[in-house]
Amino acid sequence: MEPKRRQTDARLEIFKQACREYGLKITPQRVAIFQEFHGSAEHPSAVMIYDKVRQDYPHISLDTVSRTLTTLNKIGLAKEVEFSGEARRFDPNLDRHHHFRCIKCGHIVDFNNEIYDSIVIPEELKMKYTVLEKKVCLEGICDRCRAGD
Amino acid sequence: MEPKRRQTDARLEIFKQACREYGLKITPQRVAIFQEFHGSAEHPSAVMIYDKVRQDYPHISLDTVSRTLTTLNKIGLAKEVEFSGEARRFDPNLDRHHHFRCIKCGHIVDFNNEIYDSIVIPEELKMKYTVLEKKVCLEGICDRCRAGD
DNA sequence: ATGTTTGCAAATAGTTTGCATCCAG
DNA sequence: CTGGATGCAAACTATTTGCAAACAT
Repeated sequence: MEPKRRQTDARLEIFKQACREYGLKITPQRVAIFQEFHGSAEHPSAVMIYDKVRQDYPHISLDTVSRTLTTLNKIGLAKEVEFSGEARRFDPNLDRHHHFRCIKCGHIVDFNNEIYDSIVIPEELKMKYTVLEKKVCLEGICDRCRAGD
Repeated sequence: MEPKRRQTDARLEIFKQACREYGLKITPQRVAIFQEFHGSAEHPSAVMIYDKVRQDYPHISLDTVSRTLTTLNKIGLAKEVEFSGEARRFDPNLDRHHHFRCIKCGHIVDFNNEIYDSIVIPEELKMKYTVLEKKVCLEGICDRCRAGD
């Protein structure tokens, strides 16, 4: 019995199937990147994946990793971490509020919501971490970008 | 009656008071940056502020803006937008989940919570925006960083 | 007077683009 | 075979650091 490998293979099969659907070629680099990415418990950046994959594929380039992660994001097998990859931005609003971010134009809208304000931090998290900030993050398409389509 | 200016001045006074408390000098550049920043409805990056302040202070440098925003963040008059300023990162976990991020080491932890899963998007937001993703974002200090102090 | 802050320049880091070569289908 | 993918180099963007000069206190 090899449950771990079996599961990995199942995921890999999903990836390969997705490639076929989207007309993407199944290259050794893509397979290696996907395996490394999918097995990661962190939320890796291109460089993190690059450093690991390079151990097996010394000739792989960082752009290939970068492009592949972008591709995985496009075909729905990866989700870009909210706000990462953008320039540092600062919020002058110090009151409790929440964020909606447009994935097209990057615009961030503050909004208030009493129900969101009152959500409680789970006990098991409180034990392990010091939580300094809580906020609901919504993402989608803003009115202006929706109109511009 | 000048309600708008009066309010601006009140905020400026808070800033000046904070500078005195923290032993920071009140320079024309800092005042200009603070005014521009505080009046901004966006969530500006250093470059955005730079471009505006430069209209009045052509000699100001981008680093000064960058450093001042970092300073404002430190003394609690600005809040860095979660995850911004970091390299693009990707999440292999496609299931619904939420994020805790350590502000010291940048580590992102996934966690599940049924109550968080069931939060509802307010009607007025649904009307205006197409919401594709919702997630609770917590920030603080993780167990490892807390132990390392 | 003096110690912080500023502005410039250089260094660093991450991402993107163009292009010739390579290879999966 | 052929079009998409790769790897390299260069361009770009954002940020950080060192340092001499400037200036707030």
